[in-house]
Amino acid sequence: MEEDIILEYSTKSQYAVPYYEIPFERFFQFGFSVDCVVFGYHDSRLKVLLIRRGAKPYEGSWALPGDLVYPNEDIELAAKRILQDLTGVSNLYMEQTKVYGNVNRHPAGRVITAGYYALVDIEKHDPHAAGWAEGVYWVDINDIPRPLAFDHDNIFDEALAILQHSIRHKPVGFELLPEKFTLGELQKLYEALLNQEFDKANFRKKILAMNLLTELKEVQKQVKHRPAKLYSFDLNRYKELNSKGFSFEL
Amino acid sequence: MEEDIILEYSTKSQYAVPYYEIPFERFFQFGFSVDCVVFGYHDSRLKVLLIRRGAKPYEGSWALPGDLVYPNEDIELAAKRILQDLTGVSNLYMEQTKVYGNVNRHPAGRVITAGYYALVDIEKHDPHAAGWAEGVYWVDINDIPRPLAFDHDNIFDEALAILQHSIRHKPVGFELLPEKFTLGELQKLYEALLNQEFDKANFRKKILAMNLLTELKEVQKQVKHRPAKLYSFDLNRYKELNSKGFSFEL
DNA sequence: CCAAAAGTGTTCATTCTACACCCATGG
DNA sequence: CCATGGGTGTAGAATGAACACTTTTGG
Repeated sequence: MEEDIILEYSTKSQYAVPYYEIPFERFFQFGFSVDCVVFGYHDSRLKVLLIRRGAKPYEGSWALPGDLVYPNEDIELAAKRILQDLTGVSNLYMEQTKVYGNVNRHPAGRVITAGYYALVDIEKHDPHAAGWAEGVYWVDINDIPRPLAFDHDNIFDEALAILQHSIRHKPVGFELLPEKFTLGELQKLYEALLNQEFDKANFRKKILAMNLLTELKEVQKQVKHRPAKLYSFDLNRYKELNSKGFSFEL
Repeated sequence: MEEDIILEYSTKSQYAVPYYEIPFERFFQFGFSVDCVVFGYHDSRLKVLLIRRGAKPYEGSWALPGDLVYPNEDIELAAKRILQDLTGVSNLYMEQTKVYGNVNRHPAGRVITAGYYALVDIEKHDPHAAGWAEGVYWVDINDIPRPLAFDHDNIFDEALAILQHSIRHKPVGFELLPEKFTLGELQKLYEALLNQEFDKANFRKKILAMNLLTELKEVQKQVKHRPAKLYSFDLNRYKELNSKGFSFEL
């Protein structure tokens, strides 16, 4: 092992005490929560799940769904739990965004929160979850009732930015669509998420050239124009290509 | 505001109790820490700062520098404090990677940690920090003494992957170089970070075409070949271009 | 003179962009 | 027949890859 340069470790700051000499109770005072930005897509519109809070603090405010993590619960599982409770679906596409840890972000105490974003096919999930007092709503992302509770405006904005980046670099868009979709639907999804128009011919060529879509022997029914072919996303093929250095772009 | 679909919020899981009815103490039991993956670049090699632990747990093991966050300390500031203590430099380029929150990742209790990666110009920072018992070492990233303490192998691997992604999509490479650098040095940096060779002519054309570098009226001295022009990165220009939709690639 | 790295130009292939055009369906 | 969106081809521009060549320095 190379060790060209050796420094000494210092703790010059006001807090300069090695933690193992500090009483346990002084540090183990944090609460930890998870906040989920659940995106869905319907009718050429990107939506997000918001709840209306029925309890203090921020009672009556709009907020992202979230919950405190239990001391014996992995945070990944806490996020899955919240999503399952909200949507009834357990295997959503889900990814961490960032951690938010300002001292005063939560009035009840020191609560650090991890943001997650998740993608749902709105058609597919069961809207009949029940049990908690307050309702959950799909809200158009251009119509968020700001300000949201806590620092949720910020958490939402960053999640959206991360989604917009991911959608160009990873094949996550398909998570928002039904199993079977047309290229036109896919294009509209991209246009809605990125606020940008694409040339139909070029969009098709690009997406088909990646070889990630399976052309089904099926077409649209009962449309008053030429029926479009249906495609499905081939996740296994993506994994295979990806391991060989392929990377999804646009 | 659109509210097409209304769900009920439920908490079906084993934990199904709204948190505001639960005793404060049950939730506020977490410790929170920050672990830093500090990258430096020297002699065409990418290095990372590791410490050797002088206290339990994992006494004697190699680890990433990190520390518990104080209950009255913002996590961003905790990361800055650690970096300042380690390197003597306060305004390093720094970014969050992920949160690690498995129940058993820390033997002393439930500690959740936020990963940060930081970039340092090795030449510039003061290596005479002092105060703590143990040494800090620059270690070649191909020569990490695994396993590291805790889940630090994992934290490091993910930070490296994130750096390798960032370097292609954001102008962060310059943070690892001195203020003034040659295009050859820049190319070697990219080659070291990405394990990939670039064609000299094409690399130059691409990077210069972005218009982010200021050509200085200065050249290398005392080299036994044709002296190269020195350049500096123009951050303001980048911000300006970026706000107009430009995006750094490769 | 030589070695070593800086720095530039050209060619050819690939990909991107814009746009025109035809096709299948319901009404 | 029309309107609507599906589906394809092509020309020209822009970009990228490969490679050859010239330049400037120290020794």
